[in-house]
Amino acid sequence: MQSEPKPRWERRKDARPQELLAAALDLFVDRGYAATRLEDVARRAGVSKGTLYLYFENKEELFKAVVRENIVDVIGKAESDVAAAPEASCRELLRVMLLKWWSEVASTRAAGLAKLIMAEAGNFPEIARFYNDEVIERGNALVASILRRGAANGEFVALDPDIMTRVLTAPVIMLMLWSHSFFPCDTQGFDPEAFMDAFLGLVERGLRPPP
Amino acid sequence: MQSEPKPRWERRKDARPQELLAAALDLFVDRGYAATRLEDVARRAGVSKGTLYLYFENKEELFKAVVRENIVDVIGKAESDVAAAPEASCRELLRVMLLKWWSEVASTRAAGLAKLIMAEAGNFPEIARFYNDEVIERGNALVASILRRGAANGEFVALDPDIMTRVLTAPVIMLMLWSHSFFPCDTQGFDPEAFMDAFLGLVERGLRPPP
Amino acid sequence: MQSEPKPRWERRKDARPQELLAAALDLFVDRGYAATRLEDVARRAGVSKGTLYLYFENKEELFKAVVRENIVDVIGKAESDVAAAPEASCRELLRVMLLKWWSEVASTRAAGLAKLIMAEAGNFPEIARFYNDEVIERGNALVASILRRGAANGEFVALDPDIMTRVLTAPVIMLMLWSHSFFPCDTQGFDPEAFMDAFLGLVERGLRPPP
Amino acid sequence: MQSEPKPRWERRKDARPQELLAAALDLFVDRGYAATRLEDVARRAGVSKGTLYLYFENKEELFKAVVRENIVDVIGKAESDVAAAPEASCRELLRVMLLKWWSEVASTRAAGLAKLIMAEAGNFPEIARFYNDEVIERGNALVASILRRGAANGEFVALDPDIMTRVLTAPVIMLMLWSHSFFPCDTQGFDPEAFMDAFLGLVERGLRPPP
DNA sequence: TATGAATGAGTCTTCATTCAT
DNA sequence: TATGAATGAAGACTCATTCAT
Repeated sequence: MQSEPKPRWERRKDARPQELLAAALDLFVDRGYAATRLEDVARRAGVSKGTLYLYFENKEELFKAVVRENIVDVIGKAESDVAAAPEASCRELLRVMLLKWWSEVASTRAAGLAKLIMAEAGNFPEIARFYNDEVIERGNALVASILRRGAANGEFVALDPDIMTRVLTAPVIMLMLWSHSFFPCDTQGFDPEAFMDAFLGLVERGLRPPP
Repeated sequence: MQSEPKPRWERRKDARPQELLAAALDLFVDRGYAATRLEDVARRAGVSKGTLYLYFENKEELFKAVVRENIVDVIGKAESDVAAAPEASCRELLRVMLLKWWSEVASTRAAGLAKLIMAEAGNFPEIARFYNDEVIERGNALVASILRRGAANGEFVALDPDIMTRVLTAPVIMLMLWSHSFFPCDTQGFDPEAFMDAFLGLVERGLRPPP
Repeated sequence: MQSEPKPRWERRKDARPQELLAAALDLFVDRGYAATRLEDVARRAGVSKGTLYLYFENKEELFKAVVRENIVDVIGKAESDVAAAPEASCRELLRVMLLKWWSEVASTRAAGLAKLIMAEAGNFPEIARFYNDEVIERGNALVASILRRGAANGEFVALDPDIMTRVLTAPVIMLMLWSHSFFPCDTQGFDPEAFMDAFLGLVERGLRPPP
Repeated sequence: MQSEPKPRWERRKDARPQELLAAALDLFVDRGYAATRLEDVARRAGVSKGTLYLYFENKEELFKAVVRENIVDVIGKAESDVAAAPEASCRELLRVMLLKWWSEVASTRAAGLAKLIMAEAGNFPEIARFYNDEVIERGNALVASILRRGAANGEFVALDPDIMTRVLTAPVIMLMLWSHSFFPCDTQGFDPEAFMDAFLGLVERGLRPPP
């Protein structure tokens, strides 16, 4: 008469937030921030609308969590890596960091968030502020710190580190936009991997001081 | 003593469409398609919501008109120019066309439409179709036709014209995205004009057949 | 240099109201009161929306004018006829009146107004009031007066004239509805003329006192 | 001392559709299709505008549901009854069916839908199509099938069954119109029940073959 | 925790009416 | 007279968020 107690693995409560974040990333990237309906996010994660609100306060917090999960954490790890290796080669550090960014962000579904931010940040000031503070500023600061360290120890030519940061990051950002644009250029005759390779070569050569 | 009674509205038939298109361009570029409220467009043009509907059937048609006015017409002119000069230097034709695109589209407010399309075309299929047919296809066809003509008369090296079309247009499209992105890269340490100059030099040299 | 003065017959100002009333009748009957757009009425009459307002104060007055033109005037004529023939045969009077109603109202486009009133009078109280006062009350009063006169002079059996008025008018009203209903009954196997004939026969026999 | 806090809303999932359909029927019948505001329907059912959209996709679907609930289901039941009694007396079958139609549709609030359809079907083609397919065609087919069966087994005189279907249904339809018209004829001196009785007698005698 | 019913502010679109020309 | 540009109130529909269960 007694109903079977549900096996504990049937409902993976711990996995819920991850499932929701994954669903949210997909939809935010495909449709943009405003056009993504929370009900769709919930449905894609296999839960009800109300459940979503148990884990995330509102749409904005859900979006921030997606950004944290997919971008901010990568930056955090990179910050730790850089801080943990005060003696490492800056050239190598920079190369590894850009490659990591590529492999863990820019080449993944999360790259689509760049498109979203570019298009909609203006309409959602709090999101713009968050993204600027947590991604752009922190990312730029990290790159600039390596450039400064490299200039100080003679590994890099001495260029304005803030300007150079922009020069180094812009192509990768563009690559992120590219990979999610609806323009044919990203589907024909364009190989992001090759682009990335060429870019890394450029960085390597371009920052090396003359012998 | 009596103040002029301010007319509730003013008749400006001929100027209205242009004023509305200008207001719409501004708001579409700033906020995106979905987030632009027609009432705001009307107010910015100094008219009421209803007036807008006298000139444009609905939001979609307003947007199409904005694209026509600011982009399609430029392509149309370019098509005429090319057709009108069957004997012209293809190298010169290409240079002039890219410069015109830059000066009349990419360097203007209309550049922001690229961002909008990239972000929202997926949500508005009819707009995607329209933009693809009227801008992307026509623009690509025009560039490809010049490349073919130039290859035929020996002005250009013989490369796949469709691939080359993508290569030539992609940087300009990126420039359009760049100039309306919220990333600081477009406001600091980046000079679109210089970029454009460098790009034109590249095109000139890159397409010239070896002597 | 002087422009030709327009020939006076070119713009038939006097005909305008009639043209507008005809257009309005058509549209009111086809679409109903609320769904008829004044701009369509004006266009069908070949004038602009503003012009319509020169002749009719507003939509309601236009509708009233249509009813007056097509129904009230017929009733007015009938009232005069009855008043002008105080010695006439009531039987004949009644027959002629019903036939006139048939030929001048019920068999014409104006019959559609009955459908409109039935469906929409509840939404437009002023129109309901007007129609009731000008058509229903006056029409009923006229019929009842003949019945009373006929009962008084022995032409008709003595029945409650108000009840009999309903009995006599209801079938004709139904006929009006019928002829504008979308039900197939009016297009197949139903002949309004035959119905009318049968009905008149019934009236003739039904009201004749036993010998 | 403290008053019960009144809940902003009450959960009544199962009852909601019926409440909404009842409210919608009332308003559609009173005001017509176009003039009925969904917000009013919702308010009359004691819920908000948004709630209505949880149960019905849009105005058109709400209307179809009202028709299904109040008319189509009655026809469906009748179809089953006829199919379930292949040996039954057709005379009885017909009488019962017309009585049922009267008691379950024509004498109820739903009768007002006939008026609505007659007046507005022309403005809403999809609704016209639906009503024609689901009510008129099915209803006529059912009556005609009984007439055919009755003619085949000698219960009825052999008349064109499609024509006779119109003749039999028209009076009932008219009765439906009548009962919701604003004309005084339906409120004074007219007894629909008596009309129905008389009509059934007519049918009984009119279809009986001569002995 | 989980559900999903309920809410209501917000946006596009229509159209009767006004009025400068 | 005649025009048609301009207005603004009104209604269908969407969706982030709340909350009783």
